[in-house]
Amino acid sequence: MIDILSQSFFRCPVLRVAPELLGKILVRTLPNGKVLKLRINEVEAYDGEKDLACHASRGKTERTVVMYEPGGVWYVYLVYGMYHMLNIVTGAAGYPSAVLIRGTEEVSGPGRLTKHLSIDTQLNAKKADKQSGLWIEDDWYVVSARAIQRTPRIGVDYAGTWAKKPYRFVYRKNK
DNA sequence: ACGATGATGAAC
DNA sequence: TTCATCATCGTA
Repeated sequence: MIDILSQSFFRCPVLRVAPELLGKILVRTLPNGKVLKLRINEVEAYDGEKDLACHASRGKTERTVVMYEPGGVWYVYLVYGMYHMLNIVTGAAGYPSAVLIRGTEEVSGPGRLTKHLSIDTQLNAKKADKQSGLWIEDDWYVVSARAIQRTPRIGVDYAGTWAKKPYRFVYRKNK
C-alpha cells in the first residue's frame, strides 16, 4: 500500500513534519515518462521569520512569498549560481516554514539530488502531486525514533544562535 | 582550500 | 544600478 502525502500532512509545524519525512519516498516523473524514486534520509527545518537561517527572516520578498503559502507546495531556489535546493513548504497559510530535502539513500547532497532529478525553479510554487511531476509517497517504511539523529543545520553559520539549533534530521540505516 | 557561477535583496 | 552574499560541490 502506497499513499501520496496529502496537503494536510504538510500543514503542520515544520519541526514535526521534518522528522516524519525521513524514510518517505521522493517520486519524480521526467518528461520522457521515466519515474525515479528515492528514499529521503536527510532533511532540515526552516521555521518562520524569527529563524535567522530561514530565508523568510527578512520578511516576504519575491523569493520567499511561496513560503507563506499553506503547506504542500515546493519551494525551489538557486544557490551559489549553480545548485537548486528543494524544499517542501509546511505549516498554515501566512506562517513561512519549509523542509529542505538534503539527501536520499541513493543520492547524497541537496545540489546533487536536484541535478539527478532534473529539478529547477520551474517547480517553484507547484503542488507536491502527480500533476507537477514531483511528490512524496509513504510506503510504510519504518524509521524508529531511536535511529533519528538531530544536528545543527549545514551551511548556515551566519545565523548566530539559530545556526546551532538542532534542526537537521538524519537517520542511520539499520544498526 | 578554493573557485565556479548567477539570482537575490538591500543599499545607493 | 551596483554590490555583497549565498541552505554547494568538484577538484586540488
